[in-house]
Formats: sequence, C-alpha cells, structure tokens
Amino acid sequence: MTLNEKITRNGFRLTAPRKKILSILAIQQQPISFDEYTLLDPTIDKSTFYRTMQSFESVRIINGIESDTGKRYFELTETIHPHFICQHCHSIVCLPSQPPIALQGYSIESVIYKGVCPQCLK
Amino acid sequence: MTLNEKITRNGFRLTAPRKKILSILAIQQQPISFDEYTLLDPTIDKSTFYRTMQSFESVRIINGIESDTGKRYFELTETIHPHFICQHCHSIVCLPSQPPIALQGYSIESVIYKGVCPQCLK
DNA sequence: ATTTTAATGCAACTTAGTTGCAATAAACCT
DNA sequence: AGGTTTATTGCAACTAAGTTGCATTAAAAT
Repeated sequence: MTLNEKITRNGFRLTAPRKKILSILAIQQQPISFDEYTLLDPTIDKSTFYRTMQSFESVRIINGIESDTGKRYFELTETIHPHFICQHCHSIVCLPSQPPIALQGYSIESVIYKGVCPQCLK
Repeated sequence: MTLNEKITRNGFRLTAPRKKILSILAIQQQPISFDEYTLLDPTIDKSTFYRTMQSFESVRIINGIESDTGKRYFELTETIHPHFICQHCHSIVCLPSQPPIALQGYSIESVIYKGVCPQCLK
C-alpha cells in the first residue's frame, strides 16, 4: 500500500498542503518540529500542520516524538526504528532498527532512549 | 549518600517546599505531573515546583518524562527503570529494571517504550 | 547574632499547540 | 463534465504548560 493509498483509504483527502508535508517529511534524516518545518515550507499554516499530524498519527502514517524541549517532533513511519534524545544538546537521532522488544501484555510501538550523545560526551 | 546529602553537597538549600516535594515524590508508584502534585500539596507554588524539578534534574535527583499529553512527569531517580507510555489512555507505568542497553558512543540514562497498555488492548 | 545569598511566591509573560468558523476545494454522483 | 456534498484550509482568538522578573524570605555561612 502506497502512502497515498493509506491516506485515501482511511477517508482522508489528498490535498495540496498534505502532499507538501509528506514530500518534505520524506526527505528528512531526523524527525522535525513545526518550527523546523516552517523553514522548509513557510506557506504552511500552524493549525493545518498540527491537524495533519494528528490525523496521520491516528492511522500510523506519522510518528510523533516528545522532546524534553517541550516540542513535538514528527517523522514518517516508513521503517520503525528507535530514537535517541540527547539531554544535553536536545538533538533527536534515528537509530538503526533493532530486534523488537517483547513485554508481556503490552503492544510496543516505539522506543526512545535518553542520555548524552557522543558529541556532548566529549 | 542520602538524598539530603545529595542536595546540600550540590549547593542546594534544604527548604520546606523541597522537603515536602521529596517526601511526596518518595511515596508515588508512578511519575506525576504538576497538576497531580498540587492535588497532594495544594500549597505549592507553580514556579517553585518547576524550578525545583529543574534544579534536581540537573543533579539527577529527579527524572523527568515527557508525555504525549504535552505535560512533564517527574519521579525520584532512586532505582533506574524503564517506563511505558500508553498512547491510548496516556498512562505512564514504571517497568521492572532491565539489563542496561549499550549503544556505541552514547551514554544511555533512561528508556521509554510507547505503545498500547494491556487494559487498552482489551 | 549578623550577614550573605539562594530560594520563595506572586504576577506577568512566553511558547506550543488547539479551537471555532467562514471560505475553499477534494471527491463523489449522476 | 457539472453540480453537490462535506472534509479541509486559513485566519484569529484562545488555552494550557511552563518560564521569568523581582521584591521578600529564610537557609546557612561567618
């Protein structure tokens, strides 16, 4: 199922702002915040952006990550992978996929590690 | 090193609001938010609470966790353990301690799993 | 006991994200 | 294709969480 099918089959309309959001998120190496997104697409409206994130999160097109800066970061959920948040420089890094963790009774969808990144440890 | 020593040796003063915060956090089963804290101690001032969290986080007396509700949750860092955040009911659960994860070059201080909890899966 | 200075408590502020609503435009239907 | 329906947009106003400035208070050092 392509991304566009995922959208239309879930009853969402494929609009211009949504296409742009998806095309921009598709080329990111890390999750990005609304602030970072507006630098790449200054025409976007705040509420359109956040509403799109909510809609697409609800059908697992997008994955949101809470930073310790009080902002949310977003990425496409193409390949599931863990993330690392540096508590010193607050960067969010995608980590290589790892074998899924099993936890009796729980459905685990993502993993976040917090700590200090190699650069900040120096 | 006791908790009080940890506080005074880091140059912090052992004040009445701080003692109360610590005594209340000490008897929690899960991390709590400012809202939840005020129910247990209605005399606390918002800025005193948050400033205490910041100070004590900086010296690892307290561990903060970002929920997907846009709130931060706090707990004492006595025993390090992972947490689970349910994306459906937004509860935060302490999980039993697990063998530490190694990640080349990184210092990992905590792990958060996100997904759906057993109750919500039913 | 006095002095020093960190911490408190209040009010005002900031910032991220949400909401209401009229206008717009996908997608559906002959 | 043209008309209709209804989801989505874009704007402004709002909310909620957390922060900041500052005068006052009280730990702790002398």
